[in-house]
Amino acid sequence: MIRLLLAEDQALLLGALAALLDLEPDLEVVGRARDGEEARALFLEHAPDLLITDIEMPGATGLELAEWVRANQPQAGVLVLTTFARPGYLRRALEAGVRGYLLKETPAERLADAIRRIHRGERVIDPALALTAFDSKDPLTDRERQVLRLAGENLSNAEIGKRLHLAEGTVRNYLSEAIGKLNADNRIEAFRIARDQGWL
Amino acid sequence: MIRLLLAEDQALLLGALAALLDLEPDLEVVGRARDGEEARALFLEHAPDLLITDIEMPGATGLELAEWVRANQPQAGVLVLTTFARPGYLRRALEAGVRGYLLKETPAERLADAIRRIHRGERVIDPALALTAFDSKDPLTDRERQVLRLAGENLSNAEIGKRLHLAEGTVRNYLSEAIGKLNADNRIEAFRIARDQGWL
DNA sequence: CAGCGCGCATGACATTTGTCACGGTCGATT
DNA sequence: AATCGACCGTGACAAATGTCATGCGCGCTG
Repeated sequence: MIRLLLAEDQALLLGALAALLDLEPDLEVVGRARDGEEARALFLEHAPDLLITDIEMPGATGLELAEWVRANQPQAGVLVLTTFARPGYLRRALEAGVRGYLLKETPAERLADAIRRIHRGERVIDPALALTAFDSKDPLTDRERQVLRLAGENLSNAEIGKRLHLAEGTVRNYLSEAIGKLNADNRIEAFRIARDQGWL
Repeated sequence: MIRLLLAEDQALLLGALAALLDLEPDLEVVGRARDGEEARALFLEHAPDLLITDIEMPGATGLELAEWVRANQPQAGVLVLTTFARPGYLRRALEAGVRGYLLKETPAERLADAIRRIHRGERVIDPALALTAFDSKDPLTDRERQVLRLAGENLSNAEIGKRLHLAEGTVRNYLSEAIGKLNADNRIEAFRIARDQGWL
């Protein structure tokens, strides 16, 4: 019997997945978490064989959870299940030692199979993503990242400068460099590119 | 026996929902569609009692499907199931005569119950949304909407003007009006507000 | 039918954003 | 110690974006 803990903030999917997996005779869902905090608590309580987690959740992200599991309970496995095909996410996940990384695009039928393969010691990476993991590296400096994040929240140069204690011209400069490095046309596009790569 | 057709583009959720609902003795999933086109075809083939559909899908949106069902098979019901609490969506859905509107935040346990209530003739609207449906009306004119949509795709004023055969100054003007009406600080924020209201 | 409100369209002007050339510091290399 | 490269910080200038006053046409209403 493989004992599973599910972490997913969309309640409907969480419940439906639990129902789906509980149908399998060799799988047992021992806990359901709606956010990162709850996942940690339930993990300690139930010591499952495998944590199946979304990435973007309140409390702690799936990636943070994966790092935490690796540090605290390295014998347990982690399977990441996410909507986003962001190369940076996959890279971080692999560095955190996850055993599986699947997109929510995956047909439900394959999930139970992936779980069993992971339990046998295999690694399961979504084939669409396996290739893209290491093809591009984050070219941004810390300042550029900071400024870009704030620009993504719709702040003006003046506001960003105030928050970071920089002159407005300096902010413009970082933004301009980021725009150039990312081949974007403006701050918003640059922000989207960086976010979609998982660089923020 | 209540016969259901599911339409949802995220394969994992589609499969998991089907599993969940098929567990119920009085419910039967007679078809699963991954996009709007497929949903129409399967609807005609199986003539289900109820269509359960996502809104944002390729092919045709759930709202378009709802309008189509109302025009072609008015005896069947439609239950909309979506991530987004956008008032404009709910309004359009109600105008299209849907019998149910739930968020994916809803606990899975309530879904079967909602289906049965709809089958009995009741309407089921997510309580969090029921209030907000009619509180704000779209203040945008057609031109403002068009310009805002293109601005949301990161086009410059000059590019937008070219596409719509307008002078650049005119484009700037519509954008400025939209920004004012929506209390935004710039085009991007205005775009987000309008989109989140379901006005685009 | 005169007047009013509304949407459409434009250009002049103000503000914000983006580019570029330039200096400074610090750690690694020669 | 001198040189190099990277990142940090700035202001002058150019380009894109946002605001405003204005004019036109159309439908509605007193």
